[in-house]
Amino acid sequence: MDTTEQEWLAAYDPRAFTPVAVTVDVVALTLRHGRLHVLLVERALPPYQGRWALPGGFLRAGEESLDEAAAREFAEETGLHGTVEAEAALSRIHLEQLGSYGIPERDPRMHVVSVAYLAFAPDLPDPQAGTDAAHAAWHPVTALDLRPAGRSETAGAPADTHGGGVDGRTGSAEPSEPAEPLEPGGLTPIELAFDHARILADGLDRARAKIEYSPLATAFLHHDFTIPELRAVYEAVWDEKLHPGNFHRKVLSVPGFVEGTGSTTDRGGARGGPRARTYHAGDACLLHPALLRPTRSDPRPDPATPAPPPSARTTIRP
Amino acid sequence: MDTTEQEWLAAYDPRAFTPVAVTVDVVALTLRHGRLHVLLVERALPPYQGRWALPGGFLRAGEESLDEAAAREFAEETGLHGTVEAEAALSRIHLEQLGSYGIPERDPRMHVVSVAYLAFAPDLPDPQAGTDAAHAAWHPVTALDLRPAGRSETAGAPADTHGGGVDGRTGSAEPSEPAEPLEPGGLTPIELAFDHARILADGLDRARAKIEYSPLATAFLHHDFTIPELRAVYEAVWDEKLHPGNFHRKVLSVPGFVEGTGSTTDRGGARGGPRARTYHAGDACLLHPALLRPTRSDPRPDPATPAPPPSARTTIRP
DNA sequence: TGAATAGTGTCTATTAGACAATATAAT
DNA sequence: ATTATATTGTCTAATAGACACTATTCA
Repeated sequence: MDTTEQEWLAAYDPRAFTPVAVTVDVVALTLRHGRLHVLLVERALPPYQGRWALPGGFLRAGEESLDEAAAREFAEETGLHGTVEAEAALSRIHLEQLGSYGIPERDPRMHVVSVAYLAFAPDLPDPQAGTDAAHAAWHPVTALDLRPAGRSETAGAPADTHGGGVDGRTGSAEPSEPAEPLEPGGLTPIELAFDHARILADGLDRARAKIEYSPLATAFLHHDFTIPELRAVYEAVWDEKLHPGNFHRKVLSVPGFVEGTGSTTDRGGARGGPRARTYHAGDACLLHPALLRPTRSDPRPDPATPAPPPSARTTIRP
Repeated sequence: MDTTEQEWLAAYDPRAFTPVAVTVDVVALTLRHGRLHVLLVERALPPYQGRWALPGGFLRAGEESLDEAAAREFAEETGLHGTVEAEAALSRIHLEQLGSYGIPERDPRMHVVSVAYLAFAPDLPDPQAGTDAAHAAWHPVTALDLRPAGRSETAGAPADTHGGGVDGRTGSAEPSEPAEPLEPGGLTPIELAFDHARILADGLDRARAKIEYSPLATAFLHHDFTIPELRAVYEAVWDEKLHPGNFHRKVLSVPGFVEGTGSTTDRGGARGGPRARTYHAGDACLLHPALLRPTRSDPRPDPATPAPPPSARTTIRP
């Protein structure tokens, strides 16, 4: 039948088909001054020229895997490659696959399937001017417009963060109408290129869920850290104030999460307080028991997303 | 910069590049006679001719999204398309994206990036002979060899089921050496084509984690079901015996998980016992609190996977 | 000195899980 | 009758979270 014939043809003359491009995009998150930031690049060429976008690029066919492409893009856009210190910094980055996005209209040029990755990085130096990373910069996620450009069945499913359909068929590649200010300060949020707002939103959801069950919050910190620093990571990613005492005891009670170094910080807190003991990441790869997010009994209504969809399931429906 | 130039070229003459193909593969799970089964197709053509593989096929560039391609492949291979009853059955299938696999060597023909999907289906009729699904069949997962063909940094990471790198760079596309029998009965496990053993293993891990936090176990059952039937789903997916009494009370205590219908089954259990009340899925899309797997304090050592990797993190390492 | 913070102790409501008991239906 | 099973009840250990307290350091 014709599916089989297509397979056969694809095997021996792939160029006979309508081509598909594969790109890799990276949602790279870090903490700066206690706030969550994401790495963005300013597009030098159309489409979406001048708009901010997730760092990414085309997969080098036949030469690299998806994981390798993502690591390469991250290193290029942060300028972290070449030097020994850069490699050392890179070695602490956590990089995992987030999901693939493949609606035909997501890139006006052609059908582009993008494999998105999620990176957790400690506070890195600003991308250097004069390098290929000159057009890259860290942005606070609160300054970005995370509303997807088009309505979609899977959009705005903040609850289903344990995996789920992310392809988003019904989304539109058209830029949304000018957004009203969302920031408390009244600043107009930055609109991202392509469907990158959606990808970023999915990445943030994944990050929020991930630090519940995995020790990856430590990937936002340097090798040695204090419990209050770790708490700051959780507070920034979850956007929740946590109880210092309970958090402290809870972290220490999870086997393999952190390991004491036996020493303390040189100074106390900026506004007073005793010196904190330092720790480094333990050998656990899963937290048991997990650090569950506080149950937000007050699901503060977001005027931008009128109502959360009743079901985030990706069930096939007519 | 040559990356930028490549982008420009790709925009206007994608065929100038080494091509990449995009396929969609589906890990379709169902419960038959209390055991977990997966849908496989026998390959009619090389490579891996005659071997069993996950159902899948090439993305129709410019015509469909990844989600749509996965739904199409699933419908084609189960023979569930066309008729009204088939569409009704399809409407109850849960389909979500699992991950993308893209090492250059995973298909001997060319660089093929495969986007894998995970499907939960109620007990479906056998694929019909005489249709395009004639070469498809449900197989018990216990009859399959799940050991990845090659060692890989992310392979055998059973713990990290909340997302993570799945691309598997260091894997090999070579078929592994003949497997020793793993089945209790001494049957030789079936080896799958390509890296499908790895994809299937990842799908099983995802399924096991997913039913903890989502009500998707109900997607394995028909519209109305009993609590013991739901328990059978959990026992099959987790491969764990669960305490009937505690399970029953726990399920009913999770708001929105199940909703009583007010009636009971027509007959009692096959081996006696009262009639069970029937329920249908509630409107919750996330289980709060979750149904956590029993903490297996006895991590029975698997001779095939010598030692679980100390860390399942996908951290970039030199 | 005063304010802020690190770290510990204590109490309570909730939950997971072990175990028991009862009622119902198949054989 | 006997056995298996659905469903409910009870008890205990573990946990989350609220709150309080002490000690330490910065300004």
